[in-house]
This record gives sequence, C-alpha cells and structure tokens, in this order.
Amino acid sequence: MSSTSRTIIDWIGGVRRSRMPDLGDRELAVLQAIWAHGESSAQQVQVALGSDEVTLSTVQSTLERLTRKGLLQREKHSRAYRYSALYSRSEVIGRLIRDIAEDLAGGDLAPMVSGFASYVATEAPGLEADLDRLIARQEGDDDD
Amino acid sequence: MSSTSRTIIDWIGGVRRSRMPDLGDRELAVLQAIWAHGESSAQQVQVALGSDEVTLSTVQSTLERLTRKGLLQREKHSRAYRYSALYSRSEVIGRLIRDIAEDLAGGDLAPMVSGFASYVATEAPGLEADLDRLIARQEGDDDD
DNA sequence: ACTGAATACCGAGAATCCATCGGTTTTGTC
DNA sequence: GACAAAACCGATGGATTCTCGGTATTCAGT
Repeated sequence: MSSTSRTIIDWIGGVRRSRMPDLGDRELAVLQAIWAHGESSAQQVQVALGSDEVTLSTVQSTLERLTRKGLLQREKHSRAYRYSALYSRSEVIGRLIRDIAEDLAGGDLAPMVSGFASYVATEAPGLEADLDRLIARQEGDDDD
Repeated sequence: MSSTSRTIIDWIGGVRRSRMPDLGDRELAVLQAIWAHGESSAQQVQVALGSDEVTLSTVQSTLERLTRKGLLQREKHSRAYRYSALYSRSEVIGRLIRDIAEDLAGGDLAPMVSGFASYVATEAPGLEADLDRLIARQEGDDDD
C-alpha cells in the first residue's frame, strides 16, 4: 500500500505551482510580524513577539524554516540576517485558497466561488448578492 | 513560555464557530468518496478508494477520526455503520477559508477578497473585473 | 440457541512535523 | 586579538496521521 505520496500526482496533470507549505502557530506569528514591520532581524522579530515569550534561538529556527519553505528571503547585514517576505499577505491567502481548490474542488473554480460565498455569508451578509451574480456568471456548477 | 494555545483566544472576542480540523490525505480522500457516493459503509468507502490500496481497518479508523472531528455522522444499519457527511463541500471550503481569514487576516474580509482575487487571477483571469468591483465596494482596505 | 462471518473496537508502531532551546562555532567591531 | 552578537547544529518532546493486526461483538441463518 502506498504511503502519503502527492509528489507524483502533483506532476501528472501539468505544471503545478508550488503548494503552500503548512504553517505552525509560531511560523504564522513570525510571518505576521514581518508583514507588519517589514524587513527585520531575528532580534527585531523576537521583540515584536514579546521577548519574554520566546528565545532568540527559537525565533531564528522559525525564520530559517520559513526561509527554507520559500516564504522569506534573508540577506546578511553585517552580523545579522535581515529577513523579508517573499509573498504579500494577499498572495499567501491566494495560494492557500488555491491549495484548497486542488484538494477539495479538483481545481475547479465553481465550488470555490460557492465556498467563498459560504464564508462571506457568515461574515458579511451584505455582500452575498454581489457574489450571487458572480456565481450566476459561472454556470458550470455541478457539486453542491 | 506558552505552548500552542489558541483555545483561549478563540473564546475571547465572541462566539467562535469551530475551526476546521486539519485533514490528512487519506481523510480527504475518504471525505471525497462520501461526497461522491453519499451515505456509505466503511466497506463501500474502501471499494471507492480501491480495495487493494488500503485495508478495511484503515478506512474504519479514518472514518472514525472524521466522525470524532465532527465532519461525519454515523448510524448503525444492522451490523455496519453508515457514514454520511455533515457538511457539504462548499461548507467545508467556506470553513477553511474562514480559518485562513482568522489566521492571516485577523478575521477581516478585505484581505480575503484580495486573496481570493489573487487566486482567481491565476485561474480565471476573466473574472477579475467582477471581483475588482467587489473590492471597490469594500473600501476598508489597508494591507497589501 | 449455535455457529460463522462481518464488523466494530483497541491499541500499537512508524513517519512526519512543529516548537523549543542549549551549546558551539563563526563573525564583525573596537 | 578579545568580546559580544549572531548563526549554526542537533537534540528533545509533543501532536498528528496512517497503517494495521488482533480481539471482541453482533447479526443472520440453520
């Protein structure tokens, strides 16, 4: 029986833009800090997170993991690295949504629009009407 | 230093609808099978997944995990349980998107619309214009 | 009721990943 | 060259998924 796989399937079926790697809580917090403050050193991030919450070591590890994952860029500035985001918040959100589309909707747009509508309905009922028009323009629905 | 937390923060700030639990590859496949075939027994799911790919035991475990996570419902039908989905595909997508909103956009809608636009831009450039109108109607943007 | 097959249930082992940090090495700076 | 700051290495602990075997239950037919 095959294990988790994915890699292979990712290549079958055409060019696959890289999936968004999973992000842990700490990684998310660090990423947010960088979005909020722009290019930052590990030390600055640590301060942003509350210096007594986590050691510099941990922040460094997290930053390095994020860099390995392709979300951050680093550049040495004398002693220390300065990390900066490679993707804006919107881009990350977009990538995450695309991953959902692949995993749950077979890449189809229609269920995603429905899903987004479902989300919006719980958050801003006022916008539903607008989304409905978008959905209508889609037509090619099947599921749900 | 605090561990992963979340739970507490989830309750501060008002009623928090439950987060979407993480789904593994197998869990996702099982869920899709149920969406595709409707109420199913473990055996039927196993068949849907390719009986030689995984044992009944594994399918049962996965189904039970999904039930514990609140995604499936089971009802005994003579010997075997019949599992059925508690959420439609769109609802699950909606919940996932809401989780992204909480994690990355502080719950704000605006960055989500931007993010969704970012996603749509890579998939169906034709719809961008429509989304732009949605975004315009939002106004309260800041990020990105 | 008894038996046998189908199914549920229990628990364990391997793999993966995140978070955390200490200790050691490297590297600027004065 | 010494000192301090930062990087680097690697280890530990905890969660979670996936996998399945073995055992206990339960239904159905004789």
